[in-house]
Amino acid sequence: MQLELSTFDALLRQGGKISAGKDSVDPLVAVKLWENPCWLSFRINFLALQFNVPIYRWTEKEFGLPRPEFVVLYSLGLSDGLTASAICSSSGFPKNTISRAIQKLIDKNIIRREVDPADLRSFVLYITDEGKRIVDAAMQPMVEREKAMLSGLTPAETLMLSELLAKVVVNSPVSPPMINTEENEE
Amino acid sequence: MQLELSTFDALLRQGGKISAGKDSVDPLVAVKLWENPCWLSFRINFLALQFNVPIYRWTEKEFGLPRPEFVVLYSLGLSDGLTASAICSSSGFPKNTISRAIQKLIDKNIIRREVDPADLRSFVLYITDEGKRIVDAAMQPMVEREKAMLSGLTPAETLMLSELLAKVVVNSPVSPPMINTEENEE
DNA sequence: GTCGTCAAGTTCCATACGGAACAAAACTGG
DNA sequence: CCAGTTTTGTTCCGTATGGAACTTGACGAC
Repeated sequence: MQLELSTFDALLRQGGKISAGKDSVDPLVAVKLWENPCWLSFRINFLALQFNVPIYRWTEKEFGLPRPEFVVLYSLGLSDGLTASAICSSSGFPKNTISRAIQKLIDKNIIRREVDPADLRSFVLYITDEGKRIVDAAMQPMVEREKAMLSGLTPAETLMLSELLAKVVVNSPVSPPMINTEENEE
Repeated sequence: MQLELSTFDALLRQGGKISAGKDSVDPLVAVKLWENPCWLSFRINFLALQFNVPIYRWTEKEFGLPRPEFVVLYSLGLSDGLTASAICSSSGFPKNTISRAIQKLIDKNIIRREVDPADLRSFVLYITDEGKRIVDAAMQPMVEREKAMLSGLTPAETLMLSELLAKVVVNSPVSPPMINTEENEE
């Protein structure tokens, strides 16, 4: 591995190592945390799974809504009157997956759609009362799951984390600037 | 939505709002960032996709390795001589998915496996020279993708983020403490 | 106008995914 | 030692997934 490892990169990877009692951490998790050039992606992915797996298993069992359907519903709960494509671009799901989810939700009477008079191709989606009920019921457990995950941080640290993550989201080059090492084929 | 919104919770959600020029942010992304009770999961999931989608599309095209296979390979690159179950628990993939990935990698001669003489059920996995070559080739683009995502942060902020995320990973209740609201059924 | 391009959604289809059942080996404890 | 339980990994199988092709409407140019 002929990567040049600056001392700062090494420092970055080690972030948080000292404060953690080395016990109680799965050994491979420890390696992926602290001896991993891609420290960011591991941490992010690990936490994403930590949240998603229990939550979407629960929404499925509790409301019969698998992940894509719940994502659509949740989006409308935050901002009613969206289009399918808006949900796609903010959630990262491909449009056919979102399209199917929308149809299922309509069948279940959880959302409803109207043609956009300004653009006959697209539909505007609205949450129904039933949909609102579900979002409300789901919100509390989800928030509590987040709180549990953050239970190791002080309020000040939590705030700092919130700010830093938001900054990365806003600043992160949208529309994947794709890795172009060799794109001259086909 | 009868959630009690303490001023601190509200503050948390707003994290990073001021510093971002409101322009250049997709409107629904802005809502999900700053008017979202589940601010953590959105940010984490968004960033995970931001990393994963381009990277795994690339590993697939460049090396013919889809995500689960690459995860196995990468894990062995960090720490040779693992078992399948260790990879499962650190990556979050179910064991059948990992099992399949391992078999494909063996067929491709990218990893190799030996029975553990101490436990005849399990196999110890080793990366081959070909596997090392692939990991080395993949590392640089991955690291650069991370750097690009972090380009909006100062070095001090990056270090802070690294520390905070590690702390959450270490502290986050492992083995999903599942949401038990109503578990008395069946 | 109308032709070519682009954007929104849908449909098709091969494949990957993950839950559940399974086989085999290892602990556990009387 | 032998039932019972746990752990490791594999197999089965229905379903979800996402790439690609397609349809329909909007937009732009000339």
